[in-house]
Amino acid sequence: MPELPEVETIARSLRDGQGDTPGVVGKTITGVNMYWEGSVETPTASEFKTRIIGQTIQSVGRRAKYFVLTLSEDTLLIHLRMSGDLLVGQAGESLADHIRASFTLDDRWQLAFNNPRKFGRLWLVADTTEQFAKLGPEPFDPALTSSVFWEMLQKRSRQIKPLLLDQGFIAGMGNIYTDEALHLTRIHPLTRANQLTLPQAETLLMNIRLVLEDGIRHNGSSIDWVYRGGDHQNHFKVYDRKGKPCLVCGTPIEKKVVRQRGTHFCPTCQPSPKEEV
DNA sequence: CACGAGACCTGTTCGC
DNA sequence: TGCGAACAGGTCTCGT
Repeated sequence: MPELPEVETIARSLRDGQGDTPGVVGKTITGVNMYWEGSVETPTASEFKTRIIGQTIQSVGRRAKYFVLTLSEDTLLIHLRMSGDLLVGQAGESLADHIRASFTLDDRWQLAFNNPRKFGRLWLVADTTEQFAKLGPEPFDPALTSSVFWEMLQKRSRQIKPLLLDQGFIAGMGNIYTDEALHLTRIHPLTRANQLTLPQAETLLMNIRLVLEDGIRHNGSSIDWVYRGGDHQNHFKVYDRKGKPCLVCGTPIEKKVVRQRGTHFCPTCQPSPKEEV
């Protein structure tokens, strides 16, 4: 579930509240239930609990696919990885089937970390420099102009799809939005980054922003049991459309594995680069 | 530096 | 219907 648009959507709902559920900003963490201690990356689970209790949530933000909760003393970072979700409800309520940790807020509400596959992690740190050191630019950073982006691509010989998934190259892209952006731009996923032309780089950056904005506008994509709320899954043009006609040219969409990830593309709109096949 | 494979985990869906 | 295999939105580490 969680690529940039889903993380952004959840971050906004945590900030602004949703229906009868209030936002979490301004609330104080009055208790912690840790159901799976492996959730905590740093510090130790017991230190995490001791240190976080009593801190007030001052803001909720996002960097790459991390939630950034600024607390009175520390910063709480949350990464959902493949199957996580964050839910707010009344304290004591059972919000989902795989809650690994929950935070009581003002003795009355709770913020729950649901994480079926246990890949997601929590960090409580005084300073986020270490965690964020290797991240590439945010896709919406105005400093990321098309010429900067093209120069970044020119320096890399990797295949474009795995490169876009690399959070150190650009932050926030995941499997769905990468396939969508490449399809829109008519670039084959195995094309070498440094083979792209300047116009292609410009269009690719524009389309990366477009697919992410569309995802956010639809409140993210809901697939399987993990995340409900968004409906961007109804707007996919290639992802999860294997065998179905390309919406541009009608050719059946193909799916192949690239670096262990299911990769969808239109063989007509996105012709193979020369050396590959 | 680039790449493939394997790990980390659990739940759902697919194929026979 | 049943059962194992394959697959899933992410990222890290190791060996080549």
